[in-house]
Amino acid sequence: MRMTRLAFKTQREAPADAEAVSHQLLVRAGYIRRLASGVYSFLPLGFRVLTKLSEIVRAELDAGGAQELLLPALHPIEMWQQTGRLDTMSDVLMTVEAKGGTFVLGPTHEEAVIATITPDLESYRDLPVTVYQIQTKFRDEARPRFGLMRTREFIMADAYSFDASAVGMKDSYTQMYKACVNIFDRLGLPYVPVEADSGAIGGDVNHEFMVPSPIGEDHFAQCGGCGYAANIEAAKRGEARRIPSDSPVLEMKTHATPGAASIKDVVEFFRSEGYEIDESSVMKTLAFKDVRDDVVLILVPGDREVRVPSGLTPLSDADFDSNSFLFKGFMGPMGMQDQGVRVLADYSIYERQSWFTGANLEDHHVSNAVLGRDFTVDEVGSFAIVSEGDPCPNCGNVLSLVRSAEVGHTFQLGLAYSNKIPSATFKAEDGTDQKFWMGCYGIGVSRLPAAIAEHFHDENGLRWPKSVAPYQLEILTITPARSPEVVAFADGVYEDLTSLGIEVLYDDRDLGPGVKFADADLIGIPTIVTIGQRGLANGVVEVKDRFSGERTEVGVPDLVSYLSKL
RNA sequence: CGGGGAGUAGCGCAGUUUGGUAGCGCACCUGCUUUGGGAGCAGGGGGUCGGGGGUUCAAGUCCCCCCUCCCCGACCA
Repeated sequence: MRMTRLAFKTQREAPADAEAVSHQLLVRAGYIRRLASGVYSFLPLGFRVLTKLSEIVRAELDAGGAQELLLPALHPIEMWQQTGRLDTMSDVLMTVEAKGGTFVLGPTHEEAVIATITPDLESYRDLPVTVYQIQTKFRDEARPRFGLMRTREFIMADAYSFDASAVGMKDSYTQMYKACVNIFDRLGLPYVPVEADSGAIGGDVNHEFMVPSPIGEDHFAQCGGCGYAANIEAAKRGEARRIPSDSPVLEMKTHATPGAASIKDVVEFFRSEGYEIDESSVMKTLAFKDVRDDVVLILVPGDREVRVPSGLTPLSDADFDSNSFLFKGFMGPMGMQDQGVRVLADYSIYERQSWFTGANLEDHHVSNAVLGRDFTVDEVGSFAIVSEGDPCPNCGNVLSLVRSAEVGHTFQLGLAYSNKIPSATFKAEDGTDQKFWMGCYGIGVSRLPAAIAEHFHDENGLRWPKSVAPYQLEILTITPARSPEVVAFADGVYEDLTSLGIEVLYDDRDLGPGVKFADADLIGIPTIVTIGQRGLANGVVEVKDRFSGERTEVGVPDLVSYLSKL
């Protein structure tokens, strides 16, 4: 492509709304342009990157045995009512009123793919099948961020597997998991598969593919010892070292703490009374109910957050009213088993001998509550969100937290969707109707350019890996307007390389050399070939590797064969 | 949804305090010069100053309402 014909323009300054480096560079280099908050156009250069990414995804999913299809973005709203996700995902759903009724703009395609493909899956003989689509999806994000990282309209590759059994589902999962590994390997991005929480998609076993990144919106915990890695929402910690209890412990004492309903208030109150106390010395007691509506208390130190186990929901105000022994803001574990309440404590309960906590009496707290003496717990486990430095649940080494961007997510859905869609059945070998065992596998295609740009850029601009670069090679001419021989030679090289099937971007613009060098660095094509009078006079051309910055002088006669072998 | 900030040419910004012909840099157009790391001179084009209402002889500037965008948080296939 001759740059004089390319619809693009670089900008010296990034728009003020671009915060992330990747966002700034992608806009400045002419890859993307914002149309609305969280809505981006891909300009010709950007679209070529997107196409490269799609092709890699397509090739690896095909190799993994999946078949591509295309699903609508418009989903009849009834489908979403049937699975209950009209409610559970209402925060992000966008709808369209049309003549035929109301449609959901698909944020993900489980409903649509089941309706589309299961009529062809009538028998166990038809299984297993994995299908996928690469297309635009819509999520009405509360806060679009970081350019392409989180947008309201985005492109995803989603594969869906259908199996006759749990064992089959696991096989399909393994296949697609490998396909994801292959895809991210080809991108050259450092990624970490982590154990994850399944969120609104549902299902059981699942993994996220994380790329450590300063503009990531997730964190995962990683163990340097055994390789354990899990999303912070799912990560567990190991048991803490117990503090030896050789110092004298005072008796538990009740204090009037009027109005001190928060950890902060409690700390402030006891400090003003002369006690040595900080947030970590207060036992935070939070109340939940389980699926049978029984009350469950979870204890964590005041400076930590509870990681709510699945199946538990926080108590509403009405729940507090109907459980008169619970005083919101003044709860503690003492005597709770007598009320039929299960008490769960995080391992960090072993980190201190005695605690400040609620007295189970309006406007009162206690000091010196001691586990085993003043209260007991039903279970000690990992109930707090992990922090930097917590012990690994597998090997006890130290966990560290890594900021990261989620670029892929694979789920074993099991029967989660089949159960909600009665018509989604096949005939089993014994003639009975059976439900599909499903899996789903997503890759955030339009998010990848941001992740890649963020990881590979340098101070001069973008640096694309060869696998996704919009062009493999850029030819740049110096002072073309005054040197016909430069133009003639460069034209020839451009023609030769193009006819060899190499994707070449040819900067034939009549601009100062400084501008052209700067643009080449900004655009980030992997190999930059500089053709100028000075070099030609010596019979050489300069070839620069954008990644290493290394420049090589190549003799004119060898140039095309040299370049075609890069 | 809570807190903070911002909307003036394609991009970056000044002008708003104290109302009086809408400016600068980049980009764009014309000409000349220049040319191996973001050139110079001269000339030129481009604006619903986010929108609506109000005050005033006069509003980018003052008042009221609304919209949009960005950052932190909440939320998050």
